[in-house]
Amino acid sequence: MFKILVVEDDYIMNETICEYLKECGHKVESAFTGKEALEKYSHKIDLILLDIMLPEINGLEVLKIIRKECDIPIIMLTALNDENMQISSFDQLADDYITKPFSIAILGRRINAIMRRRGIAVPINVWRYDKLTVDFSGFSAEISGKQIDIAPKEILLLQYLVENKGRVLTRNQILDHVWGQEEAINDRTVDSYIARLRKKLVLDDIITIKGIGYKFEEKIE
Amino acid sequence: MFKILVVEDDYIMNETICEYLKECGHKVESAFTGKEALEKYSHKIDLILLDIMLPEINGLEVLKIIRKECDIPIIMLTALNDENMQISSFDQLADDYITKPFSIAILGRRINAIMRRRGIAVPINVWRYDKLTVDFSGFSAEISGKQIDIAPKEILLLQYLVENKGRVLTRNQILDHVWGQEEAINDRTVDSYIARLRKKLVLDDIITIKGIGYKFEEKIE
DNA sequence: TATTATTGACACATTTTTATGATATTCTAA
DNA sequence: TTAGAATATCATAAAAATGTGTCAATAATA
Repeated sequence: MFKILVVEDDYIMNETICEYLKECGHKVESAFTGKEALEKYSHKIDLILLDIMLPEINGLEVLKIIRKECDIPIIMLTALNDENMQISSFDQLADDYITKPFSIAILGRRINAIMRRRGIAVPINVWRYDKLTVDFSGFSAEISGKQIDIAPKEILLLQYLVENKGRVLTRNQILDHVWGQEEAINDRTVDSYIARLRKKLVLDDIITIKGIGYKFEEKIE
Repeated sequence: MFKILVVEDDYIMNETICEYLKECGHKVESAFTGKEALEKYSHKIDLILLDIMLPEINGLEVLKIIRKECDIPIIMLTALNDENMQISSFDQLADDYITKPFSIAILGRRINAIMRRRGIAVPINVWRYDKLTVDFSGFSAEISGKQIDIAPKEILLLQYLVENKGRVLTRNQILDHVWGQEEAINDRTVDSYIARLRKKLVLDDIITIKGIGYKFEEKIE
């Protein structure tokens, strides 16, 4: 269902959470330190469970760093003692926080609630994918560090697709979102832009669903 | 998904139910007394969960009053002790009743069941069934984790069947819904598509009702 | 102003889907 | 049990949808 990064230094705890999430049908990735979290974090991840007390870099720092890049859903895990920490300060950055010890079932519900609240479409500013890096807010893209030419409309289209990964978007949805409702644009124009994206980005991850529309689907693991 | 009015005087109970329903994607409205229920009830509500023991006007009265007006789906919540009450009397008026204490998950199933019985389709995005997983929003399907080829129309047809599981759909209903009213398509085309679904998905759960149409019926639990 | 980039549209090639009809099979009612 | 009707199945021609390269118009930029 979702791909979840579990950041928790206690081995048993980490294991337990991961097991449960797998049972729920999610894919999981473990990290035991803040540093590891930042390494393993990527836009393939849909949601992060982030402990506050971590070795090297603490959870609060990790939260701030990731938030600069994008708005991925993050749930903080706090021990009761941590409550002294300025919870209010990261409150605005995190989507939710759960106080340990917590019931494992609660976790599942909170995750679902948050993803739903987010409407599943996850806003992204900087997107890394294989050799590709796209800065949606800066309207720039590079492949293996080399800047490439890409037009604004192309970037907007890519962003819309990526933010709705896995979901098929009809040409009308795309036109409404990227071009705006008032414009009367030809359906087929979308096709042209899709072709340009595929060519420029060497992407075969934009899937065509004939008669319906297009979707972005992650192919690399 | 649906708009549900929760009528229950116990605050904690009311809250719990509402939270759960929200997580399921429904919109909820709370009422704590019979009077409040009648005030908040409107034709925008899709379904009512109605406790029997209520202050001011009891649930049974509320039920009767609402039934005079319309035939909205209503599920009664009864405590074990209430069973002495003439359940049979409101049996015909209510769609279902659930005895407290009940598992919160059961509630969701009952709701879906009733809405389905009433002919209201229950939207589904991702559908897991035995080894089969179908992503209706992504127009993709897999068996035991392996992606399989499936055409858009096939997915649409499957979705229609699954969202109306247990209910027989005529070929005309299917044509209207999947192909669209304006198209003049041969009846028999539906048969072909059904055959393909059965073959591709190794499904023997699509039942033929001779002379009428088809239905999807769950065989596994 | 000259030059370049972006944009939307179109035409033609290509691919996939899809509807259909012929035939085999199953069901049902008498 | 059997005739008659309804459905299952499959191959395939035809239709529909998309991929792709180019172009003229417009916008942006130097």
